[in-house]
Amino acid sequence: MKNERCTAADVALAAGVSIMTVSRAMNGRPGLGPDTRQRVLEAAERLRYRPSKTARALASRRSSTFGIVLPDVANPFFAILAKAAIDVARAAGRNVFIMNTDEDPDLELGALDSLLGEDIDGVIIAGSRLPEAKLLEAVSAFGAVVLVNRDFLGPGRGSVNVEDREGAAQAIAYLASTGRRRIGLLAGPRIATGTKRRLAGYHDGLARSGLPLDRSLVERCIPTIDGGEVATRALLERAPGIDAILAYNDLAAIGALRALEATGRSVPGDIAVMGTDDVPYAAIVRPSLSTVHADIPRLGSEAMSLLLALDEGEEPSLVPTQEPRVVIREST
Amino acid sequence: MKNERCTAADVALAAGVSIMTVSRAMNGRPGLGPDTRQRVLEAAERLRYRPSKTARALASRRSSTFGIVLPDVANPFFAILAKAAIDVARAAGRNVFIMNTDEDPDLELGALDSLLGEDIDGVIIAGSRLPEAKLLEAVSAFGAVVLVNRDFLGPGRGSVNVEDREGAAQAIAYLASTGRRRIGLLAGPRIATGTKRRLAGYHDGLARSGLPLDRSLVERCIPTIDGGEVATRALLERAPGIDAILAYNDLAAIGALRALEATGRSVPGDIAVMGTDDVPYAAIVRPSLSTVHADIPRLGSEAMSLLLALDEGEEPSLVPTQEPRVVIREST
DNA sequence: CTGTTAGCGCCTTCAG
DNA sequence: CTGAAGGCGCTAACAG
Repeated sequence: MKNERCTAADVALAAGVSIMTVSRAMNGRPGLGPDTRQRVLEAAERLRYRPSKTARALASRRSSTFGIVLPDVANPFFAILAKAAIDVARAAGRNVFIMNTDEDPDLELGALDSLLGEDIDGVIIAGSRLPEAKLLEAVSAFGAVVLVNRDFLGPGRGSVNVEDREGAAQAIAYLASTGRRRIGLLAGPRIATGTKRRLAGYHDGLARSGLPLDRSLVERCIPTIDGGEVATRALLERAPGIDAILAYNDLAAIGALRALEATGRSVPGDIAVMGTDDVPYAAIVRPSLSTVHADIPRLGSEAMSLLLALDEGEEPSLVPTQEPRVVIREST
Repeated sequence: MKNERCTAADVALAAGVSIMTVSRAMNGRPGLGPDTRQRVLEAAERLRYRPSKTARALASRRSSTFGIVLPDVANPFFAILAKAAIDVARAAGRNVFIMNTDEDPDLELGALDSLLGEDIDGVIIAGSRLPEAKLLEAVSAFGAVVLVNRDFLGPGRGSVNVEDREGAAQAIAYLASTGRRRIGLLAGPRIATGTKRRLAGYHDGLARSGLPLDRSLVERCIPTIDGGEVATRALLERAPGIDAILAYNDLAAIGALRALEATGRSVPGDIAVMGTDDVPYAAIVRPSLSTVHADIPRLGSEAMSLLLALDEGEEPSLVPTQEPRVVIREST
């Protein structure tokens, strides 16, 4: 079935020039007579010529494509991030591979490995579940790398960030200001940087509000609705007296809402719930979710812009970190 | 920064064999001494050799990568579909390009065009916003094509489907069975096949229930929360007396919920709302959404499995269409 | 079982 | 301003 696609040679023949001239015309390179260029372009159009990016990549050693590695495209945070990043890439004429790791470090490693084989120009890694050392090693062969919410700086390396720590701190402080005293934390997946950051922010917030730290109020969770529900049940069992929960993300918070409802607690009456990210669905659940807002599309497009810049050889510039902003809705 | 990656020649040298032998060993081809193969594989491992898929694609004329074209990755329906498809592709050792068209037919054309240049093996197109003729022409150069929710059959062509028409009919019939008489329809985007199918199902359902068809109760909508909200306001203005709404998808239904709440109508008291798809968020909004269930992950993995099969040259087999199933929750 | 000879379709380098 | 020669890293087809 493989249609015989036409090549630069066909165009060259049709336009009565050499292959080289076709190449130059297609790439808008200087050093071509305007009339010649015109003639070539017309011939290309007529033959519906599409330069093979494969051949181009092999010859030029630049694939003009990128990869995005993330734990779960079905998670709205990553879906929105990816969409924004893809849109920026498209505007720059580049395509992107999406690699789904299903929250699995081994699959993440495999994804990176696979991208290496693709001769990709660069990669964005969001929500890496890899420990620092492994991640560094796994990305060492890439020309350009951007990490989302994980610090990274060096030649061809960069990162874009949301102030997760400060966001968590502000959330806790807000919760405390409304009279909550025993605040639980759904901390997130084991190795995620976001988990560490939120945990630190949780400590900060507690300290800021003069509240004691009680480690038994911290529960790990998988950052999905189900994960949040499970973790909340566990937390409730261990610490039935809590009067507030800050969740790793909005999905987990929604799970918490569900667990709370199932165990007959009223929100925010008996217990307040806050999420993180401000995903569209946060505003839609009932009770609607108070949360720490993040500009996810901006994060995604900044990540891709940075990657493009790094790929062009620009110096790694610090992208300003997003200020967190607490959004109050019905759940607190 | 471009690290000098090692090539088959390096491995060949290290293993004391020819490049050809390396190629055969890496691809698990027959006709190699077990010891030789072992030696090559070890050398490759030691040198961390990753065959260039670019070179391989150029030489073999098979890229082993696919494309997925969809209107909006941030829409959970497509995100979930894509995730399932990507997972199947990964299991088969193929990577996939995600192309986001932002619901724009021109961008869709551009995406297809761009994929052509990538020498891709095949493509899945979900929710195409292209008219039949243009779509056919745009995909004519691809070896394998799978359409989601749009009939397509031929050599190297196939489709996977949900019974949207029957689903809509059942939804309407259910609504009518609960006493609703003036049922509005948020029909969806202009050119989408899903719009036509749901419209037909709407007619079917009305007829089945002995209800008259009133065209003024049908409103087009963009299939997003905002789109659903806008369309519902317009519908309400034109036909304030409606007592039920069937929406193109759950997102639009959620938008409807929002518009209804804003205009002081109670759901399901004053007016019932039904969605389509049964996206995870349908169960989470308040009131929770009655909807027509679809097995989205299955749809995605079937699409990719079919694409893989077509790519292997298998005959286009009909994938059984999913039976619709009405799910009753609080909104009706 | 293994190696040799030719490209795949394009870009790079250097001539004209 | 344009063209010719050479090669990117790999695989297909044939040799040995």
